[in-house]
Amino acid sequence: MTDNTITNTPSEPHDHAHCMTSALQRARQVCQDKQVRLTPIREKVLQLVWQSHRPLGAYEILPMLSENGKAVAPPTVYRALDFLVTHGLAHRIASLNAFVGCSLSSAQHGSQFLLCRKCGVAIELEAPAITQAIAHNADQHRFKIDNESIEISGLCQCCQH
Amino acid sequence: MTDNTITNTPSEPHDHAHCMTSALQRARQVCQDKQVRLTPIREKVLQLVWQSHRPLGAYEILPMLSENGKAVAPPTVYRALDFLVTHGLAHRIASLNAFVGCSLSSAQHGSQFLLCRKCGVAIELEAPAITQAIAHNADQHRFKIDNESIEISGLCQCCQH
DNA sequence: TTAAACAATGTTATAATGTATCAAACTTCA
DNA sequence: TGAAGTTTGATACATTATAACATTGTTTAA
Repeated sequence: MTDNTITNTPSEPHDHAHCMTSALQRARQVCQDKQVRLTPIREKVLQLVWQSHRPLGAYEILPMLSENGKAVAPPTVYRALDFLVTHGLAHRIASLNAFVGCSLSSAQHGSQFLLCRKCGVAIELEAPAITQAIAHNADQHRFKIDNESIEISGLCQCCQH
Repeated sequence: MTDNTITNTPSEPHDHAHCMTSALQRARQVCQDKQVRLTPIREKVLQLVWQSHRPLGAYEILPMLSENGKAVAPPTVYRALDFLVTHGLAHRIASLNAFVGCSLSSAQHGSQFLLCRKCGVAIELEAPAITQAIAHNADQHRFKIDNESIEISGLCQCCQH
């Protein structure tokens, strides 16, 4: 694995193959720790959502899963995606009906994304200041947070010109 | 209009009929200012998404629109909803595939919601601190924000017991 | 080591959500 | 009026997601 081509104009150039393989290793570790199984299908789906910086729809992933021309049915993909999301290895981007690999190592965290409407890149944030501001507002309403989802659409640096 | 029954356990009791009628009046004003038409269908849909504090799916609204038993087709609802969202009179809650009336008077603003997973209530926030924290993070990535969408799911005050 | 229990996947069918397209009706304005 | 633009009606279809049950694979414990 030496291909470090940047296919989806991520906001900052980097060795994508490397960050993907390390994400896979992390995923294996997480699953081992949690005593859950990263089966071949689940690992393949994780690779696919990681390969692209752009969130992928379930029906985009579907044909990529069919080896030797044999088709795969929707529930197969959705089950794998559910697994990955449940265990914090991927995120669902509701505004796009799509999924993207989670790039953060911190165990449990909300979902904070900058989404470029031109190139499609999804930039995951890890911003305690945002989380805190939200927590503070929720407190004022005596609201108990389960899950936060922040989806900011706009233009990434590359696409502003 | 004297019915102030609270149907969907909003986080804080209030005269809902009153806040709805004032929202309708505001909507009429906004449309007048913008030189766009708040047609009967659009107004009816706005009423419906306002009537409930709970976001409504397009297909829930659909049958409510059919007067005298005559059915209404999906595009009719979606077009009305698009209109309302475009002009800041309603919001789409992507994580629920649903729509809710906008309760804020400030002209243009992002979408910030606390969503109770038990009773379904949607509490709209107007929190500059959140917006600022996001803007700051976006700046760091040289990302130009078009639109912010914050959907926090959890339990409202009423549903925590 | 085997069979019982559980977990994961295959398969088929269908539900739920959303849009394209073109025709008809309604509004506006010269 | 009548022509242009906007809104709605109507039909068909595309996209996204899940239910239900059969089959296969894995683990566990007798």
